[in-house]
Amino acid sequence: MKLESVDISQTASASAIVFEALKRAIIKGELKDGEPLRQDEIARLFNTSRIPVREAISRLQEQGLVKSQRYKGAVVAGIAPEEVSEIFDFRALLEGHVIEQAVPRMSKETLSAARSYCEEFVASSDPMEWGDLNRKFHSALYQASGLSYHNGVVNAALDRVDRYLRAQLTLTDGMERANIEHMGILEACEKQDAKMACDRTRQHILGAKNTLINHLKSK
Amino acid sequence: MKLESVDISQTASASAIVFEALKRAIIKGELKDGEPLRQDEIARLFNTSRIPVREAISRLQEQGLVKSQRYKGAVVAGIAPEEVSEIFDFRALLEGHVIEQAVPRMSKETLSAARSYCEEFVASSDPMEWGDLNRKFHSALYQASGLSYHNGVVNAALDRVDRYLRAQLTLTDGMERANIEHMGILEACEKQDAKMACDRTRQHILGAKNTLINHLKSK
DNA sequence: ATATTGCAAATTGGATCCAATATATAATAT
DNA sequence: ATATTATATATTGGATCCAATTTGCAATAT
Repeated sequence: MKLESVDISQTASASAIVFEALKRAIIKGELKDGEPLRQDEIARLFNTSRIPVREAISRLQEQGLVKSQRYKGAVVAGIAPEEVSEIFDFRALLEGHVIEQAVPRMSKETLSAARSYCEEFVASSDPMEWGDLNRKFHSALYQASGLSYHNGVVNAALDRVDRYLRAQLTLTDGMERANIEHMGILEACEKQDAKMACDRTRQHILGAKNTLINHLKSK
Repeated sequence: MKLESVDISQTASASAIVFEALKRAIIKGELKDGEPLRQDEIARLFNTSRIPVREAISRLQEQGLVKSQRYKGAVVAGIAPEEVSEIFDFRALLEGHVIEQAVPRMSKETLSAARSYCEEFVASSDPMEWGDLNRKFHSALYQASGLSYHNGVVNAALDRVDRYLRAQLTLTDGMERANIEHMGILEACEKQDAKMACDRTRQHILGAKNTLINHLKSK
């Protein structure tokens, strides 16, 4: 008799665990810009040696999320306002293109999933959750494009600015405006109007960029 | 008396050296798709221990240039024809945008530098050099945009397909066509016609994609 | 002959140790 | 008191060692 081959939970390597945890902490903004990442301290936190920690830091550096100097260690990478601005422009270009490709490939399930993220988004009162749901909403739509490389790059760009985006959502009318614009994008998708979805996505991103830049300048 | 603080040749870390060397070897195609990267072997080659090698491999993995499996090691990441196709589409979108932004910011020096790369390109008979000069030509023009994040992403995408691009250049009329199209792009830049530079760049990339895909399918 | 089992070698992941460098602190000179 | 030097501590980079896992190969059974 032959048994079905079961994937016994391939427990991830320590370095992968540390990497994911640090990445999440940086993206969410729990680790502040410029905050040093002490290998020893992190190793103790995860009950490992410094080796997996160093591999994790190497990978984070490659993603641009931390900056290291030889013998001085790694710190959470800050980001200049001009770079924030450039990354939002980049996102506008790319995400517009991706959603345009995605629209003709969206299933009913995709659209209803996006809609429910949208509803959770307005229902939620936890600012930390807004960022996640915002991202899930967009990501659900983008996935339909089938463009895995494009989506990978989109996610990498988002990782770099996610914490600022979250901050932007908490500004006065950030949530409200985001929700209106999400509905507009969703509507375009449901109408199968790819060009409109593209334009609205770009406006959504460029609008967020402007309020964010103004906010950064004002202090 | 106070001496000027001199930056004594900050010799790079071993892991950085190994990383750069492996990256170059993969990009140039010296390491073939699927070829395993043995930590021990590489460590001996560079007279180091396996630790820096592992950090280098971690970083390469993050860039998508190698794929690792726990306890099985890392291999040079192959790439499916569909992914090649997607990356060329991605490049067309992005590089078109970048050169469009770059055109109004191009100095005389930029243009003459690009022109000389172009001339070296036609003069060279070494297929390996073609790839380098091709890349230097485009890069020189893109740099003028000042869009460092965009350019970083462009380079990462190029790194993934560089070896296939080189192969494409060596095809029958690859060189000849590339040169004609380069001249066309350069002409558009010199005429300060940003839209034309954008369109020609996109056609250049999509044309290369088509010949490459046909070539991949034919065998 | 083919498939299965049981080692032995090879290879990777991680821990511990040492060397190189940076940072903080105390001692000294002006 | 301030600035400079010397010293101690902390931290990172890398080497070596051990454990976990895979892979290759021989022995065995059918």
